[in-house]
This record gives sequence, structure tokens and C-alpha cells, in this order.
Amino acid sequence: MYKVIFMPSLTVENYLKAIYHLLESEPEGVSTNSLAATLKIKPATVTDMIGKLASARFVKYEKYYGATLTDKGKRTALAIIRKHRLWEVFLSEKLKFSWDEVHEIAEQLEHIDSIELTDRLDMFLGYPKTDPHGDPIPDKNGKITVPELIPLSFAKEGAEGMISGVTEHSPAFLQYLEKNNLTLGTEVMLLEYYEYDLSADIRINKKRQVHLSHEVIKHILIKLHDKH
Amino acid sequence: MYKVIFMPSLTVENYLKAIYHLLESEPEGVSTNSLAATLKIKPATVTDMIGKLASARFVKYEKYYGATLTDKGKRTALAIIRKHRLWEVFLSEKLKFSWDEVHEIAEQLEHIDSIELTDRLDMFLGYPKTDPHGDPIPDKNGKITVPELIPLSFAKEGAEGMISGVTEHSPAFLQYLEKNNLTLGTEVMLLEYYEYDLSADIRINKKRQVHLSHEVIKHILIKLHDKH
DNA sequence: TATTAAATTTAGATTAGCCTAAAATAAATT
DNA sequence: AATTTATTTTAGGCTAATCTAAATTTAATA
Ligand SMILES: [Mn+2]
Ligand SMILES: [Mn+2]
Ligand SMILES: [Mn+2]
Ligand SMILES: [Mn+2]
Repeated sequence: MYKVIFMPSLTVENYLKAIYHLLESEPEGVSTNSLAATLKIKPATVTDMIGKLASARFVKYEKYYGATLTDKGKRTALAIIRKHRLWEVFLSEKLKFSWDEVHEIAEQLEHIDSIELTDRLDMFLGYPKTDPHGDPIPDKNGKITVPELIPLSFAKEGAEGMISGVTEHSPAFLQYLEKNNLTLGTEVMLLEYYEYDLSADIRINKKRQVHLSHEVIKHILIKLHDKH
Repeated sequence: MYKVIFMPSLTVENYLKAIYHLLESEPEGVSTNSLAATLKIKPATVTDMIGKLASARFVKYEKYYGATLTDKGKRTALAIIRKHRLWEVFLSEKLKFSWDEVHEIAEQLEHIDSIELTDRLDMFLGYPKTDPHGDPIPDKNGKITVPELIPLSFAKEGAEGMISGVTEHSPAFLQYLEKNNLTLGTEVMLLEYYEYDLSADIRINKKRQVHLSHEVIKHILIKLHDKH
């Protein structure tokens, strides 16, 4: 049988984090292939590791039907995500890195193992609620409050809101948003959809108007303004 | 032959750092046994790794006669030491960790791979010259200025100076110093040696007098006051 | 200088995390 | 329902970093 995992290694941590994120789009169970694609390794490798994670009770695994996280697995994943996002805030707020630069470095920092460090960093940063990409930061008990956001591509014509998150974190995409003043906190109004390519005209901060592709608006999350 | 090392792994970084520090007391070449003791691994393992480090030109190695660092090896070691000490300053100054707590966490942070991060951290901290233990911090070019300090146990009776470093970093020792007000910056005067056990009476900040064992005074570094 | 002791190296084995190729299973298509 | 395609698993292998046991070399001692 499989060797029991005591302390999760860097590799195991990355598996659990990837499973956590993939469960968003595959709630019934994360497939071997999507995990392999995310981690840039071969499916055969994933199958083996999932077996180990299952016997260490980090995941529940049904052969051929994917993996889901146990409570233990979820706790572990959220602890890593907490660290990742806190370090992103640190890099952005204190070291003045731009929002397209923080993720790569946080990928390393998230594995630093010290609860005391994490909690003091949290305090030092003033207990931030979200990271530079608008993603919520779990508290020290692993509690995460997911804000109610919708993709800009889901907004009705005439709807207004504030850019509050993104669902794509590549430097290229984030730099594109930056260049077009589509950063967090920006006020947007959806003016008109173009059915043939699902693109749309957007008004920015009640002033400038831009035309954005579906590829872009589907990855921008907004908080809709209450209409009264 | 040995596989060539491209990017130094965490393991390789720890070997190079250990060799750098051990060269202080073994300048002719670091022995297999002292490296094994420092890294808490077996001598046979060290022999094998030293071979790999030598073929990657990190060290010069004479079988049976120990290893010394090449320029490449020294550069790599100093980059890690720079990161280690900058993170210790961060933990101490910004997150308010005590000087006996910072080392362990810095052991992990020193392996984070980003020159940009290191240099921005340096700036954020105001380009500190020394870490919380008084050890000098190499600059971004790897230049390190070693201050002229002597062990308190080398001071003549009547000599005065300021505590400016330590040569032992265990939490137990650092906590002992803290408790006895023997922290960095403390003014000390050597009053009298006791030959039979090499202990000494020390005056602290021109006031309180304490009796310290040889074990303690040999690990305290002082900057002697100029006498005119 | 010969012998013993200590340090070091060599030989062979193990584990985690990866791989490729082949086999098995599930899903999709005719 | 039978066949083809896609996904997943199994089997066997590799590398870095470790280990133990045995052999070799250097250093210390008689
Ligand atoms: Mn990120
Ligand atoms: Mn983020
Ligand atoms: Mn240290
Ligand atoms: Mn230090």
C-alpha cells in the first residue's frame, strides 16, 4: 500500500491547492487530466499521488471518477491559500510590486511553514480582506467569505458596477487591464453587447468608452450596484 | 560521472551555505565530517554531494582533504546569506519577532528565489548593515564588510566596549543574553578574569555587575572603544 | 616504523516524485 | 448495441538525496 504522508510536502501542498481551485468548476470530483494539466505533469503521475493523498485522508477518491477534498484536505488547502494571498498583499502594498508580478513570488512564499509568521504578517498588513486580485483571504481559522461577484459578461445592458476581481491571473491579462484602466475599484457600465462575437462596449468611470472582447469581459468580476 | 547541477536546489544551497560558514574555522578545506555534523546527515552522503558540487564548479575538492568554495560557490553562498539576514531583519523590525525566533523562519525564507524581491526587501528595510545578531549583510553584489569585533573573552581586564555580535545563535543562548540585558548595543567593561574556569566579572552599562562563564563570554562579540 | 584508530570513500539500497508505454475502463459515436 | 475514441490506471524505470555496511586512506600512537 501507499506510504503515509505525515507533513505535507511542497508537492502535496500544490496538489491540494490545485484540487481546491479545480473543485470550483468540477464540484463532483477533479479529474486526473485537469489536475495533470494544472500541475504540468503527466496523468499517470497524478493517479499515483491521488492514491497517496487518499490514504492520508486528504482527499476522497473514486477510481476513474475524480477526487474531492476531505475536511482535512480543505483545511490544508485553505491554509496555503491564506498564505499565498497575504504574501501577495505584502508584495503589493509594502514592496510596491504590480499586481501582475506578485503571483509568481507568492507561489514560493505560500509554502513557508510558520503559523506564527502568517498571523503576524496578517496583523502587519492590517488584516486585509482581499488580495491584489480581489480574491478573499481566509482567516486564521480557515473561514473564507466569498463576495457576491458576477462576470462582467453576465451583466445586462445598462447595468453598472465596480470591478472587484478577476478570474484569470496571467501577467499578460493583468497588464492589459492595467493599461486600459480596468483595475480593481473602477466603475463600469455595460452599454451594448455584440452578439456575433459576444464582445461589448463598456463605459469606464462614467467617462471613457471602450470595446472589450468576450475573452476579456468574462474574466472581469464586478459587484453590481444596487438599483433603487 | 556526476550529473551536472543547473539551478542549485534547496539542498545544494544549504551545502554551500554550510561550507561558507565552516571555512571560517577550517580555511584550508571543510572536512566531510564537519559538514555532515552541520547538516545532520551521514558522511557518506556528503562525500557524494561534494563530488557533484565539484563537477558543477561550486567547490574545489581534494579527496580526503576537504572542500573550499570557488568564486561561483562563494557568490551563491553569499546570495543566500544576504537573503537570510535581510529576512531576519524583516521578522525582527517589522513583525516584532525576538532575536531568538528569527533564525528558524529565515532558514526557510532564504531559499525564496527572486533577486527583485530581495532587493526590494532591502530597500523596504532601509538597507540595513547588520542583522538582529550583529552579522553583516552582503550587498546586492555580494560584497560583505566584516566588522572588527573580538570575543569578550579576549578583552583585557579594564577594557571597555559595546556588544555588537554573537557567535552562537541558539534560542537558549540568545534568551539567556536577553534576560541578562546583554543585547546588542550594551556597554560592557571587563573587570576581572578568574583563571581557574576562565569566567569573568563584567560591568554592564557602567552600572550593574555580573559574573559570566567562559562559555558565555566567548560567544559575545564586542567592539572595543578607542582609548585616547 | 608498525600498528591501531579515525576519517573518508565506495558499494549497494531506499524513497518521493516524476516519466513512458501498455492495458483497462468509461464515454462518445455510429 | 457495437465500435471507436478519450480518459485513466498499471507496470516498470529514472533521478536526487538520503541511508548502512564495508573498504580504503590518512592520522595518531606505541
Ligand atoms: Mn496568486
Ligand atoms: Mn491573488
Ligand atoms: Mn540566522
Ligand atoms: Mn542572524
